[in-house]
Amino acid sequence: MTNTPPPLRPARSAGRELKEKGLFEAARAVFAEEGFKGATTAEIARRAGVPKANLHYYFPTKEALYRAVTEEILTDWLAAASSFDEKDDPKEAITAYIGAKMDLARADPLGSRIWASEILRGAPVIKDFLETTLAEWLASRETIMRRWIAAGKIRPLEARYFFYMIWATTQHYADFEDQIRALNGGAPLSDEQFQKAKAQVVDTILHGITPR
Amino acid sequence: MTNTPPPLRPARSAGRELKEKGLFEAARAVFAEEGFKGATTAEIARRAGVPKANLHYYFPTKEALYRAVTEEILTDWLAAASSFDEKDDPKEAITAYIGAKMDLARADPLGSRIWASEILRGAPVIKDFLETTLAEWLASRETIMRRWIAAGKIRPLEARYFFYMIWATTQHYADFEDQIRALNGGAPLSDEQFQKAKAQVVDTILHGITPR
DNA sequence: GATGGATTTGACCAAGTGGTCAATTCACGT
DNA sequence: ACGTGAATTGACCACTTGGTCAAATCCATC
Repeated sequence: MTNTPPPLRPARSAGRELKEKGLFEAARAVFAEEGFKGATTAEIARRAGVPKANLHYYFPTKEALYRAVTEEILTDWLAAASSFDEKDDPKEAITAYIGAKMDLARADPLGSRIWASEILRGAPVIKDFLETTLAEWLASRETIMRRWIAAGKIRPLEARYFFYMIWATTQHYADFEDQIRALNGGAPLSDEQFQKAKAQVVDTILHGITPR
Repeated sequence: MTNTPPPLRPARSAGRELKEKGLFEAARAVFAEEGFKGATTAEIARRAGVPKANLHYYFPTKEALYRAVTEEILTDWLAAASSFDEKDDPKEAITAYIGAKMDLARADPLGSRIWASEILRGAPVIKDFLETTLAEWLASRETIMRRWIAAGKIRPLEARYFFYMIWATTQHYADFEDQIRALNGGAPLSDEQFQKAKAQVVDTILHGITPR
């Protein structure tokens, strides 16, 4: 119960999983703020409220911890992506997808930032995911989009660049949150502002690809 | 002329400015790849082909070097931003602006990545720029956009979120270049692909905000 | 070719870094 | 109460970090 110099969490008590979770969450925060190289195991341990040696009991290396964090992010990404497939109508599918991506950026900005930071440093850990799973996801949705284009439901376009626009715009609300805050008088977007932004993103993109 | 273990550049010869420039460019590359904290002065010096102690002769600290690099990026950003003001017609102004931002992302991806990395770590160095210069730029363009909306030239929207979409999308081509490459069969976008992407971004956004 | 400031650089340092380890404490079935 | 494996942790280590410094070298001017 004694508080060693500056531990931010109590996090002391029950089973292995709880402590592991504490380290995991602390790691997410530090990796998001500092990047893989900038993050230190000492800082992660400090935030989790455990001695550094204890961190290495649960995660043998910094990279193992980082890989665990990364894995979860890819899972979340795919979960959001699945919302694209729930409807056959382009308007509905795209609306649902953009909404899911915006909500993910709002609910888990750290995950988005870790992803961004990982890409910035050359994607050493997730390169394989990008080249296989993500590339396949994209290719198969390109097929769907081409069908919609052939059916005259959306304007002709290269589906890839369309998805880049969605990814960029939605993730921007997580990755550049600090910039957005600075441009919002120092305050983060309120829920109402965020909902408005979400609606406008959906609206602009839908109008952007709707024929006529 | 002897090559010490692994210096990548000759970079030896003339005046102070040339050497300073070499260090500056090496620093841009390393900061872009590793972020501020991840970058090491040793690596920067190595790439510039000078001993580390010499780096500290030209730039007293790592942070001074970083600030110099950062300053230039803000200047470039503002230069591209000025293309928004060259025309009074929204279609022309926005087309020019998106084009300039896309070209900047293509010509100087490092600058864009350093900016992104700076925001990700909380923008300690450019926060002031964001809160003053950038906020003013945005506010005054919001006024212009509102005028266009009132004149029925573009659909009603919150100008801020519109600009976020432009920034996010254009900078994505620099910041996520490695991801784009992975999704492009391992090869970076060719000039033709990039021109097509640029045209589509302009096209989609213009359609997205044009009335009717 | 002597002078003196600008420049270059190897050697060095204190502070951190990721990771190890042996000694301790804990939880719990007997 | 006791034994045993899981969990905890202070001390430690080899290595890297940003930065310093004094000795060397360069080079324009006289």
